Amino acid sequence: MAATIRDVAQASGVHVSTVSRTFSAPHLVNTETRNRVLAAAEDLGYRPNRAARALTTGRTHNLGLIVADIANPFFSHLIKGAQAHARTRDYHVFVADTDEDPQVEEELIQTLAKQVDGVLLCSPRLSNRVIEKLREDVPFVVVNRRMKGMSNVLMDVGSGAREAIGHLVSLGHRRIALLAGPAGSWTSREITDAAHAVPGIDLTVFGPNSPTEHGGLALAEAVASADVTGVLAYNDLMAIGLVEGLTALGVEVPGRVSVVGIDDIVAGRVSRPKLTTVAMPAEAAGRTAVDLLLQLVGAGETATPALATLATNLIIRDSTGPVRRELRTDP
Amino acid sequence: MAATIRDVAQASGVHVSTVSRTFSAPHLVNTETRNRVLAAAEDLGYRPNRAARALTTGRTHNLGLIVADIANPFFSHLIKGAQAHARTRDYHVFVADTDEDPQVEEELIQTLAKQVDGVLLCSPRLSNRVIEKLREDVPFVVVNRRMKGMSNVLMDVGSGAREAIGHLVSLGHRRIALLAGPAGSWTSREITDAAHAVPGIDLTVFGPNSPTEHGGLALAEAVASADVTGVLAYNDLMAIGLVEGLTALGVEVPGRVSVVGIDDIVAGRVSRPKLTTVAMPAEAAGRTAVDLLLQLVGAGETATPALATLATNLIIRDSTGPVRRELRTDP
DNA sequence: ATGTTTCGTGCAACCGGTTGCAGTATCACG
DNA sequence: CGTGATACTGCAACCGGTTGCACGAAACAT
Repeated sequence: MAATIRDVAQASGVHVSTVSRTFSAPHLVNTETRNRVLAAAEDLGYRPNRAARALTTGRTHNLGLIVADIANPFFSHLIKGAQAHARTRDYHVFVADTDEDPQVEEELIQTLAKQVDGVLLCSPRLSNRVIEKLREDVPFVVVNRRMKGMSNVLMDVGSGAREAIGHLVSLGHRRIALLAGPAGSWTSREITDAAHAVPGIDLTVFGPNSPTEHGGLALAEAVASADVTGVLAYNDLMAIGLVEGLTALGVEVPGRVSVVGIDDIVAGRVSRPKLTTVAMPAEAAGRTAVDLLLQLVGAGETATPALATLATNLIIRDSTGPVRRELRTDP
Repeated sequence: MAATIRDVAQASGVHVSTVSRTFSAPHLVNTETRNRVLAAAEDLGYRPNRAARALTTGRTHNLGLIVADIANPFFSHLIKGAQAHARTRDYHVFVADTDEDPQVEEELIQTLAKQVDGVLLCSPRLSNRVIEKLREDVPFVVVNRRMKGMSNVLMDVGSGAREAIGHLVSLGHRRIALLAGPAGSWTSREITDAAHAVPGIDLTVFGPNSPTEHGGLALAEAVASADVTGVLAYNDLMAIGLVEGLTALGVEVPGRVSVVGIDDIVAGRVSRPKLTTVAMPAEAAGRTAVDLLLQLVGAGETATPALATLATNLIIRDSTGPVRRELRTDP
C-alpha cells in the first residue's frame, strides 16, 4: 500500500496536521520541522492523494474537456493547447468524447461534474436549455457557442465564412452551395447566417450533415447535380470528402467546382488539390478556454463571465479557381 | 451545494448507511425502503460522489489513457475505441497527452496513478526500467510494446513491415530506405528488425525521427539523394510529409520513388498519390486494452498478465509502383 | 515583572461515502 | 412455545487528507 500522511507523521514524529501543512501551507511550519517531514516523505515515497484532498477542499485540480469527436484534428489541437497550458497551472485536463451524441454529452458532464473543478465544453450539441441547467452542477466555459451569462471562447467563423465566400465571388462564382454541419451546432448556424447575409449570390444550403469525411462524400452527387460552381463546407473533413466524391464522379475541382473548407487541418494541406480553407486558431482557443475557466473557478460565485473572440483567416490554396466562362451567370 | 447522502437520509427518514446500500448493494435493502430512498434522491437531485466513494473502496471507476500525441489520428481511433468500450463497463477513460516527452509521460503517470484504477500506456517512450518501477503504483496495460510480465496489446507490425517490403520487392525494388520513428519506440525497433531480416535487399535506415509530417518532410532531401527506389516510413504522417517534400524537389512518387506508410489514417487516403500503407487496428486495440486492464483491475494482485496480438494488413494504393527499368539493380 | 504578540504545533471535527458488526423483527420449524 | 435462520437497518469506525481553534513557549513592549 502507498504511504499516507499518517505514515509520514509517525516516521517524522509529528502530528498529521503538521505533515499536511508541510505540503499545503509550508510557511506555517518551522523550517527544521519541515525538512524533517520532507525527508521522511521522500523516504517513504509519499505522494499526496489528490482525491482525498479534493474531499475537503472542494478543489480537484482537474478540468474536464468535452469534445464531439476526438478524431477530428481540429479538436486534437484544441486539446493539446488546453492540456499544455493547464499543466503550467498545475491542473490536469481530462478529455472525453461524445461521439456527436447529445445524450452521451449530457451523461458525461454529469459524471465529470463531481470529479473536476470545471468543464470546457467544446462545440456542444446540447440545447441551450440543458446547458443552462447543467451549469448549476459545475462551472463551464463554452467554446464555439455564444451563450449569454457564460464564459465563451468563440472563433470569428462568421467573418471567416464571409471572407471565404468573398473569395469565391471574386473568382466569379455566384451560385454557391453551403454544406451545413450537425443540427445542434452554433458554428454551423453562424456560418449559415453569415452566408445568407452576403449580397448578390445565389445560395443553396445542404444539411444538416455529419461533420465528417463521410458526410461530405455523401453529398457529392447532390452537389454535382445542383447548379452551383462554388462550395463552402462546414469543415475540412467534409470538404475533403466532397472533393473525393466529386473527383470520383468526374467533376473537376477546381475546374468545374471550387471548394472551400474550414479549420485548416493537415489532411487539407496534403490532399490534391490542396484545400483552400478558413484557418481556426484551435490551440489558442484551448489555452484561452483554460484561462477563462481557471478564472471562473478561482473567483467562485462572484465570477463575471468573460468573452473571448479569436480571429480566423482565409488560406487560399488550389481547390478554388476562377469560374469557367461558360458557367458564368452575370456579365 | 449539491445534495449528499446525509441529505437523502434525512429526507427519507433512514440512516445514511441504508442510503449508501440503496446505491451500492440494492439487494440488501427492502424494496419499499429502497423506493422511498430513490424517490428522495431523485427529488434532491442527488448523485453519488465518485471521489468520496473511491476513498473507501479504492476503486475510482476511472481509467487513464496516456498517448504520445493526441493529434495523431492513429491514437484518436484508439482512444475512441477505448472510451466507447469502457463506457459499456461503467468506466470512464481520461486521456492525457505527453507530447512525445518521456519526462512528461512519467509525471503524468505519477499524478494519474492515484486518480484511476489502471492506466493504458500507449506507445511509451519511457525506458522499460522506469515503467517497471511505475508499475508498483498502478496497474498497467502497455500498448505497442512487448514487456514481459505485463499485460500487452501489440499489433503485428513486424509482419506488416515484412509484407510492405515484400510488396516493394515484388515491384522490383531492391534499394530500400527505412524511416525510423522516435528513439524510445518499440514499434520502430520492431519495424527495423523486421526490415533487416528481409533477405536480398539493400536497406538504409534513417533516424530516429520525429513521427510527424514534419519529420518526414525534413528527410526528403536525404532520401532524394540517397540511392533508393523504395521507402517504408514509421507512420503515415511521416510518409505524407516525405511525399510532400519529394514532390517539391521534383522527385516523382511513385515514378522515381515508391513510398509505404503505416497506420492507414484518413489523410493518407486523400493525399495524392493515395498512400499505400499498413493498416493498424487502432480501435480494436483500444477495446482490447480496456478489456485486459479491467481484467487486471478486477483480479487484484493475483492477476496473470495477458498478451493480445492484433493482425495488420497491407493496403495497396497509388504511392507504390514498379521500379523504373533504368533504376533496376538486378536482371 | 507583567501583559501582549507571534510562532509552531497538536487536537479533533469534518469532507461524502462504505462496511463489519450488532440488534431487532419476522417467520419457519420441531 | 422455544430455537434458530433470515431479512433489514442502525451504529460507528474508517478512507486520506484539511482546517478552525486552543495552547504553550518565546519574543517583545511597557
